[in-house]
Amino acid sequence: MPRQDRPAGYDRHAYEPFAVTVDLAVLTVRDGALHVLLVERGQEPYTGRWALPGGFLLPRESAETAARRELAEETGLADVAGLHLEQLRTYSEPGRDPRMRVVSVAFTALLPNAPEPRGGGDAAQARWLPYGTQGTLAFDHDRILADAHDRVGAQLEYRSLATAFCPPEFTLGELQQVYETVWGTALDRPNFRRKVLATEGFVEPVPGAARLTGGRGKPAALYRAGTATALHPPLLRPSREGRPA
Amino acid sequence: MPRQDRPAGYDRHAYEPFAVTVDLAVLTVRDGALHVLLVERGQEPYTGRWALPGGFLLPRESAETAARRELAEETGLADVAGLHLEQLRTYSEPGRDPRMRVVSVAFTALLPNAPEPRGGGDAAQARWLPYGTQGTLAFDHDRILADAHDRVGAQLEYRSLATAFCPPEFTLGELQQVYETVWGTALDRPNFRRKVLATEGFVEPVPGAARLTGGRGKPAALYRAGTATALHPPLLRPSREGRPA
DNA sequence: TCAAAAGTGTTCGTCCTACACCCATGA
DNA sequence: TCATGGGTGTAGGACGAACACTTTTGA
Repeated sequence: MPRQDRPAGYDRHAYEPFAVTVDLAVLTVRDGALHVLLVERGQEPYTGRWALPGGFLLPRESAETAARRELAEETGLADVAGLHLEQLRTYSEPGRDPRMRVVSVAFTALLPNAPEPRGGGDAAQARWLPYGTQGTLAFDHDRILADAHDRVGAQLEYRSLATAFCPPEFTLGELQQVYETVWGTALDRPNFRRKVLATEGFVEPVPGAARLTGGRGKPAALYRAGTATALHPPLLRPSREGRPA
Repeated sequence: MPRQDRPAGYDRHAYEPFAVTVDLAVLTVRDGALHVLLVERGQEPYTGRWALPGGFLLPRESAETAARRELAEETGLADVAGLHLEQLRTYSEPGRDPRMRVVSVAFTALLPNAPEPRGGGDAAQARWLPYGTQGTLAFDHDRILADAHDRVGAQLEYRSLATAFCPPEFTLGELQQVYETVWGTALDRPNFRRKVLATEGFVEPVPGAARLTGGRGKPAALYRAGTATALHPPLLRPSREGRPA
């Protein structure tokens, strides 16, 4: 908050020229692999490098609004059903942009379906890249992306985030694949199923509906995301002795 | 990140006059009650109202640096041993400040000992108030404070945050009081003790040391904060509804 | 009839809760 | 010797990991 109680110092402090931007770590699960939505820079600095989509706040919009707008402008992903947008943290180190002072509010955005991006707006092109194959990103976006991955992995344990990676109706196998993909570990199917169903408000069955997955095997029952946002009890990831990621 | 790839639009977007501030939700446990550090505003708007300490970013400092500086300037709490500072989230809604566009990076700060604040700097006065008795704060600080409380309560479950409320050497009874105070629930002492000691890296014993607490009773063994930042297994809070504690 | 994927059952150990009990100290 | 707070022990139930087994589909 502004310290109005700054008798003489007020003007000295208040109007330093800060540029405020948003950056988005947009993640989806596609073909059993985690993918990130990246845009190719067409301008200096970092020309030709991959970067997270994002851009400047307009005078009368919040960071959340700016994030949705930039996502639509730069990648064509507008009004995606089930887009889950959440603040990650704000990056404000001086020098993170070589040209000027930029404070950036970073978001994680989770999507089902991975629609192909349009690469429009300010970005030269936009593409889904498998997480880990993106090389070195522009600015401090490597760190932002890593922070986003850590956060999402941790939040799968105690929040009903995983459904944001799934279409409106999904099978428990698909939900399990989200966990296995983000965590990079295999889970026991019978136990996963029981835990999910025992967690109130996580998923709710779609009566009578079933879908064939993978072409073979028994059709799987379909579920919708429930109303709960927190998971009780949490769905803890398998213990790698003593210490987690 | 700035979209430099904004051929004509760059100047239109980049230099909107955003003021960037930090706000701090500084919490401590004192006499078995959670307290918040607040400053009284001496200027319009919200003159005389309590507000979270905070202020503008200087041109060459990060939000984290600004947070420490403002804490020292406005409350005299400089270089407090064991200060735990962590980003909460960023508040950017237009209109959250009646005079101009202000984007604020909010932090939670946890302290042991509750040293008396000096009320200097820009603030008319600074005081610890018991959480819940602070009335309506200036700006959107009510919401920031509520978000901070929620976050801290949740993080006590799976992070070793609680030690940040304790002095360098503390008893398990003091640590338990932190949990009970923040969560507002009583915990079973024998079980609490076993869980804490079973969680690797949470606390480590100070050999031979003991301290009398409350004037009576058996002197309690002393512990130091361990090296772990995450808690495995987590120390889940008792039953919200339906789930046995 | 086989492979593949969904779904159920069961065992067995671990952890957790609740509560009883002992210890050390000041008054 | 009592009140107070620290600390240990333990029985019983809940939970979870591991894995055997059944079901339903396409080829």
